[in-house]
Amino acid sequence: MDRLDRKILSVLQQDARASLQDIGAAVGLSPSPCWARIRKMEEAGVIEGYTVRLNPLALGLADTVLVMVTLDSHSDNTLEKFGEVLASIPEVVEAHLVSGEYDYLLRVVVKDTRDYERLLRERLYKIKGIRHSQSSFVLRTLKKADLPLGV
Amino acid sequence: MDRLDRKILSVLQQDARASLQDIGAAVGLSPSPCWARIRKMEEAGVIEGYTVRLNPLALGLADTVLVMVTLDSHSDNTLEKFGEVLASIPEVVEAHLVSGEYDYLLRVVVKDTRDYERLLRERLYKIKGIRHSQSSFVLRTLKKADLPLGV
DNA sequence: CCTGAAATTCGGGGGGC
DNA sequence: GCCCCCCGAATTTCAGG
Repeated sequence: MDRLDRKILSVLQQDARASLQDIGAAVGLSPSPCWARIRKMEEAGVIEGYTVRLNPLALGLADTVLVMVTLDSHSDNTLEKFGEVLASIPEVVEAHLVSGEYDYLLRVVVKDTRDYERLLRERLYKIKGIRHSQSSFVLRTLKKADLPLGV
Repeated sequence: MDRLDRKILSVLQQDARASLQDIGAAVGLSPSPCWARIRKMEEAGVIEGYTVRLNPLALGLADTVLVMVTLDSHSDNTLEKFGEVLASIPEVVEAHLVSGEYDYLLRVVVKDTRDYERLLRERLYKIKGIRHSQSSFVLRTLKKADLPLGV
């Protein structure tokens, strides 16, 4: 992991479909060593995979909600059960155990507020062990950047 | 945007490097129409681009912090200025204007807690107009899923 | 709108420097 | 460890159904 590797990753973050020639030109190498470096980073687990950046709005997913959750009990059992339920809800795209005033932060993506109300009522409120939850709608996204690689 | 399109997107979300043959096999089409559909979705802005999934830990980025920010004034000027400053801080990878008890939620990625302390002291606390901020460290990520496409 | 084949470009892997 | 070249495979185009 030297400067060139980070530079390659930086290019791939912006466009994972860039050809090895383009990447080589951007970092100052020929395609072959670029390919070798990328492969090594894939094997090392630095690169976990390749994905597509989708526009949620264009897909009819207009609302993103951040849900802060506090649990009643912090037993291993409760935590595990909670994780399993979250895994089964496709609209929950992220779930983090966090420090601070509440226990979890979820990111939920839905079609509209009615959709969210239904999810809340039929899925989240049914989960045993939730002491409190607070929903916060994303009104506008000011920034959505790649990981800081320092290149 | 029919069911086949969503199925193609679902495959691409999991692996954007899948060949058109593989995609075709997964959705029940030959490579050509898959390519045509993908191209159309790129032009329609449904597909915004392709990127790489990186392992932050393997890159020495061990800590993710969620920062909840409340501003003093809600004038257009303050909001715009705040957005500009955030744009200039690489460690701030996401910034959302949100509804609820606070105004903004930032996602900050740093090397370690010392790095975060420095960022807080040298950059965030220097921003005029912040009334209050509260940091919440991500202790564990339970789920990180693709957008729900319903296929 | 899909199939199938043709041309072109690119990924993937050697040997020499 | 990088550059250059080769081969197989992929993308992309375009006929026809």
